Amino acid sequence: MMAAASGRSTSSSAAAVGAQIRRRREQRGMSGSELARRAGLSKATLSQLEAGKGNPTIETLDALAIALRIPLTDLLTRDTDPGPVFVPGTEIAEGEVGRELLRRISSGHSLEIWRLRMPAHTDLTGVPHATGTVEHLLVASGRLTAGPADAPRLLGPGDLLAFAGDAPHLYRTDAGPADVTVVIASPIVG
Amino acid sequence: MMAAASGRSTSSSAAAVGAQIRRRREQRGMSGSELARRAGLSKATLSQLEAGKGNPTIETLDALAIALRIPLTDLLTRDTDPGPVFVPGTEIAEGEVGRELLRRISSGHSLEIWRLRMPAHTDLTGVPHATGTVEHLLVASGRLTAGPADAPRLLGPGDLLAFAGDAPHLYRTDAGPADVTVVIASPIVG
DNA sequence: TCCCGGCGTTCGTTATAGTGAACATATCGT
DNA sequence: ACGATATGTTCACTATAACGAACGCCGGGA
Repeated sequence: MMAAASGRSTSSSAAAVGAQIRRRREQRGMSGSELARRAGLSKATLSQLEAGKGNPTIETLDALAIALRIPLTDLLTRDTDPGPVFVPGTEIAEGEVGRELLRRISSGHSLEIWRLRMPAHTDLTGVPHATGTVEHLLVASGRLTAGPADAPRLLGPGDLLAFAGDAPHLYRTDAGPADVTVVIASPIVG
Repeated sequence: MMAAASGRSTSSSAAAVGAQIRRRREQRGMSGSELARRAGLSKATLSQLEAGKGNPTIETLDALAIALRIPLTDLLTRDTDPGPVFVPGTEIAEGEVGRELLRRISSGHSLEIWRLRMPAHTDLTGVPHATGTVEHLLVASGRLTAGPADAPRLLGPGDLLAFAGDAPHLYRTDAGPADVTVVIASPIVG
């Protein structure tokens, strides 16, 4: 399928996957032999994979993921290292609406973390986002009605609501204020 | 590696992957022949995979994901509900540690939303995640020291801290309890 | 009507992922 | 010091993933 000088082929993802396997294994203080044994693979296979040479099948990856007790997709994650980022909390005046974008990541796909603070008796409309976007509300304190415009829901402290962000949606407080964490995740556009 | 009556083997994940490929392909109104062409695979291979018989290598899956313009992991995940999801807040006993996974999605990013509640004078250690994983803390209430083990930081209400989740990290409360939203985002191999 | 161009499937064959054995080290307990 | 048992690597071999070529099927012209 692919050119190779000799022995195993080397694909771009293979190297990343190999590194990931080794990382996770060493994190658990597990030896390669032991992992191979637990996964029902040969030491040789694991050695090749961790060396970045190879092209494992999903069966093999699945066996490894199970042996490592992690979801299969965790073996397919790749490196991008940001340093620590600190965003201090802000004070807002009584009765003000606070709509702050605290953090945005765009490594391929987009992830946004907002803090939304609403005083009592406030009505906000959410801008529809890209198709496939999922919006998550986690109520830090207070009480509000929120969600898709056609099916909103009353939320209290600790409640989490996830809904499609590509439809019109609303946030509304009644008697008291509310403090909400909003996480917006957008997949790639097809 | 695995018993098979004849022809291709059939693993549990293979069936799901096959279904996922077919679904994504049909979503785009693409014919099997065309997808095979774009991905640089033979029609035969694709046919086998979509039939749930088979055990593709990551190279093959990668080629398909690229041709379909979706992240590789989307082929390995069963459909995540786009419909509204509601997770009610929970009560925990005074002095208890609450560590709840509220939501996990795997479209584009692997994204996890946790709620972490800690009583006073508590010390927790975070399990290192995949390389490149970014962990976000948003303090709903209280005060705690958290972050990478070698550079923790004192956080108060409304503060947000983002740091690499692939290194050991800690959460520690002193005088009072804390309620924290934790968002864990992992990039994906593409 | 009969082609012709697509489609998806099923064959035999070929390339290669995974295996098991042998190997070189390293780390024990006696 | 010495075997005994761990580790990770390299090899030839085997099992099988992917291939190319055939097949039957369907819809659109001529």
